[in-house]
Amino acid sequence: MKPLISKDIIRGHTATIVLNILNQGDSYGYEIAKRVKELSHDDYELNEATLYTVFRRLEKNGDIVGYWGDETQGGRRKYYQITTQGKQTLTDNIEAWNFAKKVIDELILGRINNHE
Amino acid sequence: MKPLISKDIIRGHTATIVLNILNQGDSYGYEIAKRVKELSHDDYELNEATLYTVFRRLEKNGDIVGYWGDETQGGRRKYYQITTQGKQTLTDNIEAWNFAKKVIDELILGRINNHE
DNA sequence: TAAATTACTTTGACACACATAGTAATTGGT
DNA sequence: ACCAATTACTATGTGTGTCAAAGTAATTTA
Repeated sequence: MKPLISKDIIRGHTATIVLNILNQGDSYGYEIAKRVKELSHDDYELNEATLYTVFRRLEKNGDIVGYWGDETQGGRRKYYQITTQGKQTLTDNIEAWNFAKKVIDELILGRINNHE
Repeated sequence: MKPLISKDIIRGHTATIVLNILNQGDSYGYEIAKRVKELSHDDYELNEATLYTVFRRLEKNGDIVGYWGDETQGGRRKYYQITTQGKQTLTDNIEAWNFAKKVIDELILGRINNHE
């Protein structure tokens, strides 16, 4: 059986996931949620409440800016755009992730005798 | 500058780290803390309170068992031993980690994909 | 004999993800 | 035309793992 991604393991990555998607173009909540499901090949689904919490946190922090879509046709959609600062945050977070992967590997994958 | 490992990113891995070290032989808090520092090449230090919290959680869960060392000579030391169940938990957690790495990579190292 | 180190414990705070519930418009099937 | 499902966003409250801070106490070192 395929292991699940626990909330403790995903913690700290949701903002980066959202920033990465917005880095490829403006988008809104529902679309991002679907994109996450798709990108992960159905292995992960971003919880709605989490997603909107992330929006608020990122916007407050200046990493994204939100704007309402044209409401005259179709339902309301709140779009988000990544800022210059958000792009930097994304870069930093990716670097932190690659670093953390290396360290965690050293710590939980026993002793593999490789010195770089 | 070297990125740090945030508490949000390490979350969910400390138990696995401890289990992995105990899987190589019984040990106690202070020694494990030093081993973590050493294994990570000083890139990560397990907080004391976290470590002892992890002990309690793992013991309650049957993954480890504790016993007091010989106190007649030297200071008190509480040793922990990994159980058969703990070894299974370790295996499961490692599998979950390798799986999560793959999924998170897909989500945050998103190559520029064309959408259909 | 004072300082540093070893070694374990307790308490309380915080941040993030999440469950749950709610509002409201649009789309699809019959 | 109607009802269900889907789309889309918001608000509130909860749980848990990590951590800071402080405490206790023995041992080692200078």
